[in-house]
Amino acid sequence: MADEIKGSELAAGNFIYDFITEDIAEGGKYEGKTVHTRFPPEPNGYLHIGHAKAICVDFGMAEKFGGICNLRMDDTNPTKEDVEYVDAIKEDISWLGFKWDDRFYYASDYFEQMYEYAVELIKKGLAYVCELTPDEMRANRGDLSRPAVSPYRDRPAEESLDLFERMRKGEFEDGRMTLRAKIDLASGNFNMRDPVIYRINRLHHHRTGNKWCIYPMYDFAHPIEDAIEGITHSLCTLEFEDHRPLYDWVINNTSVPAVPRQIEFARLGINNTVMSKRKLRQLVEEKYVNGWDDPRMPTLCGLRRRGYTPASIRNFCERIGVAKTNSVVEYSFLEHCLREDLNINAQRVMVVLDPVKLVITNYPEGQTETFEIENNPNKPEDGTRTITFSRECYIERSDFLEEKIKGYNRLYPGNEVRLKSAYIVKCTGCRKDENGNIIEVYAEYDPATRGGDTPDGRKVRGTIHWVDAENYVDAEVRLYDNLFTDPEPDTGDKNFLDYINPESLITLNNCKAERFVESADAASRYQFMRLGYFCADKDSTAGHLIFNRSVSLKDSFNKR
RNA sequence: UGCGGAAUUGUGUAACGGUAGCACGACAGACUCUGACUCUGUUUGUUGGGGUUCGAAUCCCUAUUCCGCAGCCA
Repeated sequence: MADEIKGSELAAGNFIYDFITEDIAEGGKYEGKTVHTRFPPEPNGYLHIGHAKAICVDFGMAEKFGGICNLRMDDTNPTKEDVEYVDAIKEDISWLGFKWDDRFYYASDYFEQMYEYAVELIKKGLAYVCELTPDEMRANRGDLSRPAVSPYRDRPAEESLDLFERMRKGEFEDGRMTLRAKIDLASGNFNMRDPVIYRINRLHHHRTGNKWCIYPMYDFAHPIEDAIEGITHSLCTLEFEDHRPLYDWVINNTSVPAVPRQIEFARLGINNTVMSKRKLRQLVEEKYVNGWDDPRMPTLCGLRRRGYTPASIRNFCERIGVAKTNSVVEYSFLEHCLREDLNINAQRVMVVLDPVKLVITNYPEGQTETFEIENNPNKPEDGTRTITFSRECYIERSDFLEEKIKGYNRLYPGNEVRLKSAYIVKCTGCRKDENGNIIEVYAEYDPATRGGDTPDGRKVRGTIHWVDAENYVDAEVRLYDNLFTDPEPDTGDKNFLDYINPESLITLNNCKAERFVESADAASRYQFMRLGYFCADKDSTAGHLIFNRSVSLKDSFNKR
């Protein structure tokens, strides 16, 4: 049933799907071509969940049409770029499960061709070398009602050709001059006011080294990159809508070998977090979090460490849809997608986070017995495991109350609960220390209820998890919450740092886990029964187990 | 003030002139050896105003609100 619903959602298109369908139907430019897209990150930072949406759109759209998608590093500005990011980006995309096969490219591989296309523009009288300084150019850009000005606009092509060649040779210092496309200084679209397409910048490039001292601008480079690779549909986010006329201008005024079509869609917003590279970097550098892969970060490496699965993220991206409306998706929807996956696939275990000892006073001292418990009720093929039970066990402090409150059906004097898979026990009281803290809870078990069954058919409302006090392993458990207390910490005049959630990480050091989790590896996903889904942290070792709570279980009793 | 976009329930997204649907959330109930899962049900929506039409979320006019753009960033 769930599959049917999902299937129909997947079959549903979106406006991009419709555009591509129309393009194919019309023939012409796209006649006989396979749909070919690309994902073009700039290698200057780590990918986040917003990129995951773009990746799913780029790779997913190609897939839907039986086409292909390239992975391309858009490395036209060496300022912030680094190989460190190239590897991280590839790892994240692979992790999500997308394959670019042998189609991995760098924009910098096309620098020579781009240079030639620039020369072509100059020869056609469509580009010129401009000697305005950055300050002058800003001053001459005009405004909403006044056009821009450049005194170099009518420079003869031969002169520009000569200067451009000398720019490349390194005869001029950084910023001394630029190559500009000659389009329309009066355009209402500032991108068309003779945009700079080459700048001089003596920077070491992570791939081309010091070979170049001039670098093409995005607006000039991107359409050429797309055309060279035979991209049919260049999908990008909304802020490039204003750039499309320039994209098309470059395609139409150079002899590039293809005519790709740029289509824009809304970027992903999620509440209670921030998504901009700058802000994420700030969180890391100013130590608000412990690195790019801190489990509270919306980065893909952070989500991965948190315990998110590729399937859950892809499903999320598929289900939020693609449109042109700026939107903010609720974080709880991402969590829903994770629970949906883990509910089916995670093994159930018992772990007590905040332990208090429960003593079964009528159970023989020194006696131990075993129970078979299924690893995952949703997956019988995952088998069973053996757990031990003895006179003392740990239970959750919150599972005992000295006096019943309304709706509470766990342990309180006189009440019966089921110790999951073991016995029905009846609470008889507790013992406190001199400060009034409860240090032991007492109960008597009903030997007739072995395995947790009630042969007499009586109903026991509460079932609680427990861990044998004679047979357990200690663990550290990290609980995570929203990084920000405000749903939209970075809108308007707000400073997102003012809304950091001081309780976004809670570390519990005294957790008692059944020994089954000792063997947890990075790929293991568990449901700690009644608590949530957890995974072993990358720093977890056999001697010091560390678990991250990926997401809690829904709780209709303790509504927060 | 110029240019380019967008407005459908709390959130996201469909409906392409013909019953406003789906998912998440919320609420209520059933079930339950996880207060989970699952199942059932309920609530809430076409930005405003005109017009065309037998019929408008959809077409036209108009108003309003929101988003993006004046880097030698991408």
